[in-house]
Amino acid sequence: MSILPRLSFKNQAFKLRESAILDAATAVLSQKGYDLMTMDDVAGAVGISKPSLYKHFKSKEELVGEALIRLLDGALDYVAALDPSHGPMQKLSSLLEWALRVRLEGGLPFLPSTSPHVREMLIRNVKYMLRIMKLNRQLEALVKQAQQDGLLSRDLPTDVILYSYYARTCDPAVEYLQKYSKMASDDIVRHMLKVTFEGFH
Amino acid sequence: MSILPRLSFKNQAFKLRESAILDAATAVLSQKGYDLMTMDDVAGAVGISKPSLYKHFKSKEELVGEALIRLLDGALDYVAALDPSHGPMQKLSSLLEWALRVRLEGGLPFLPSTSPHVREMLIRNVKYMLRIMKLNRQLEALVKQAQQDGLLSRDLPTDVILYSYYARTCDPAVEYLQKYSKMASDDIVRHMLKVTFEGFH
DNA sequence: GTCTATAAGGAGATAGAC
DNA sequence: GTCTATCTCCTTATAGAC
Repeated sequence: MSILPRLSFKNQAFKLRESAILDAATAVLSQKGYDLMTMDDVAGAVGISKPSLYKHFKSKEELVGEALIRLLDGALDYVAALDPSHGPMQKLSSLLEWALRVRLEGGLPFLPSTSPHVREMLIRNVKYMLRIMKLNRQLEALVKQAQQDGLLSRDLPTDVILYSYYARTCDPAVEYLQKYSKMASDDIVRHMLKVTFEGFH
Repeated sequence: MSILPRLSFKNQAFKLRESAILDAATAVLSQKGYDLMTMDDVAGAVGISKPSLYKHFKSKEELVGEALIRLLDGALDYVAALDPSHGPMQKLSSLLEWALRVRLEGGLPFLPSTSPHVREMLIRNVKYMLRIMKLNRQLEALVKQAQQDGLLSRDLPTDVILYSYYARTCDPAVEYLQKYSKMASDDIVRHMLKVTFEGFH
């Protein structure tokens, strides 16, 4: 497409490195969380120096924001690719399963942090907020539809179900089952889905 | 009791100040989390200087450990005071309600952090671990009994129920409902209990 | 025991050579 | 664009006067 293939090449290499940086940031972030993740960690994991890192992302906040945006894009893509013939419950269950598997494979949880600093930082991030709001609209619609169909409790406010649904994507029980019970990923996912929708009964 | 009332007085004042420090640490901790809480924050909240703070607690880790130990002692006292005529389900529900109310009133959640640093610090803390293990034994017994009685699902491993129960005590949905839905504390507690035991259906 | 002042070290961000 | 070396600020923790 471009008249300048050399530039295109450079651009491709640049994008590749950027992607590698985001992979590294994602891995470090999922292990240590925002506050304990250092830019040295990320640079070291990619195998570049810190100033090179800053050529790609002008601050720690921007780097983390981009990593989370990529995660949300994955979720939005997943939702868009869901079988339209499925009902709202199947879709909600399917997305939660996807989010849990992403985490179990070393990725990030949605709602990555309850830390006020991180939350405030993300609220200031327009690109991030656009995606969050888009995802939220779609999920809210699914929950409301499921409630109308009588598949989800109509006694519970939609907000309660929606926020609790988000909370399940970052439920610490997942890590505990993985770490202390040595449970296989498939079993963790299965049990978490059951607990989410059916509770303990 | 003491032959030296003056010493006893001093001791009482010392204990009082210690308690005030723990109150302040609890408040800051619940707002900012461990990593972002500074000793200056705590000293400022109590109205003393940082070196005075260090006369009471020799490190940040010890201070936070003691705050969490006090929380666990509260939980253990609560469990010990539960009506013995109640069944395991009532006891589990009652304790979860207590934990949620503590949080809603500005206290700390159990499982205060999934941060590896904090977790490791607490695992090294013998006093803390003794209480955690005691509480865990009692809760595990309640869950197992409820499962035997057919009140909790026997399809779910005990671990899944137990870890998910812990997770509900620090469920971020609570903060979201408080912050964004402006929901009253009583309603939050009621809905969270329902979601925990009955799921979304 | 309480304070003022400060040491020691970590981490985000950058200057400037190549 | 990449690196080495450095700046600057913040935070834990303490020395030493009162």
